[in-house]
Amino acid sequence: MAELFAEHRVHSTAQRMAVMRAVQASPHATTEEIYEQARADIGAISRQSVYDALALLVEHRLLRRIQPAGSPTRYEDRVGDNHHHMVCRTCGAVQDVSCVTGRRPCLQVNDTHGFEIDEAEIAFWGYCATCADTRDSSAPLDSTTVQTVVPRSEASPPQSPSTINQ
Amino acid sequence: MAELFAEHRVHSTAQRMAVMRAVQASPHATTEEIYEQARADIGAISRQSVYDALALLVEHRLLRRIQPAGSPTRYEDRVGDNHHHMVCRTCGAVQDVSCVTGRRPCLQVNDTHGFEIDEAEIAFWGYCATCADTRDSSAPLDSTTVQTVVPRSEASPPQSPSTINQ
DNA sequence: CGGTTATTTTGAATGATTCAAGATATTGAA
DNA sequence: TTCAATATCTTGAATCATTCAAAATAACCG
Repeated sequence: MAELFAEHRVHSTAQRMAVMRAVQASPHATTEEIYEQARADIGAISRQSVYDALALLVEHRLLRRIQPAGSPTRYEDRVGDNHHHMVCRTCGAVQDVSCVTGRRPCLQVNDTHGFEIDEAEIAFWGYCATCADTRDSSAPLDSTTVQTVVPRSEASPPQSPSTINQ
Repeated sequence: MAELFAEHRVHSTAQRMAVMRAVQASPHATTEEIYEQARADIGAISRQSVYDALALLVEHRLLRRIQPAGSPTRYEDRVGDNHHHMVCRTCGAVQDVSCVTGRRPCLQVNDTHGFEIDEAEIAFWGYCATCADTRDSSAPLDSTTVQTVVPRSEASPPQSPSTINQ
């Protein structure tokens, strides 16, 4: 792991390594979970050091930050590939989606209004297998539910599409 | 507006109407901004009533909730169409993206792992025109930056795609 | 009108995160 | 090595957005 840190120009300290190990051990872990795991690992570490280490590791591309709506920040060590996430509305579980089909076209924005876009973030919302089972299907959607509808007609053709990496 | 409320089975009260007007007047407003605007509108309203009203209006599909990572919750009254958002990393400005090209294919998930997906949320990240201008292009990416990479090869063909509405 | 339900207000509490300042540790000259 | 400069870590308080709980007010219905 020391080499990995060196490659990314990050000083390897006991705390940072413990944080890194914690994320590797449990992908999509929350800051709190990482804090607890790191503490169990090396005996003692402050919460602030965990926040500092996570911010640093994200900045240096060793970790990726995930911020699902209504859930505390999570982290994962899958940084080199392209994948998105499914989030369970009930239990908050996060599951990787290896990739979506039809790559590029879906991430061409027709009109950016001057925005310089560098990232497209996709989150899928629904219910994980476990929660779907125990769910009362007649229950109203909870208040965090936001619905996206199917457009009646195809979108107007692109004028000056800004293609971004997906 | 009373009719609109009635259609959606929501009792129209002075507070709820003020909240609704506030969101209509400034799309993507934060709870705090809505609170202030509603208060300026009808003289007095509690913060809790704003939270209650917003939750109710979202639940009854009169408003849509937007929760950009690292920003307080925002609301908009565009609920019937299909659009996504661009968020400025610097100032947090949110801009509508009318639609992305190549509709459906990009939201077919190859393997849902048992998830029942009902929504796909897309957020574009970057810098708005104003912030892009004043930005030091040599500055390191701030710590909230998460990068998505371009995959080397095409994704593997779908096995049992779960198509969701986009 | 009177009782029941719905809504709003008030104030405290919570959870996640950040700020600020001091204490340790690490590094690179001299 | 020894010291100073820098980097990192710890501690504890502060902040922000949000939620909880309970009392007060308003609306509705027989």
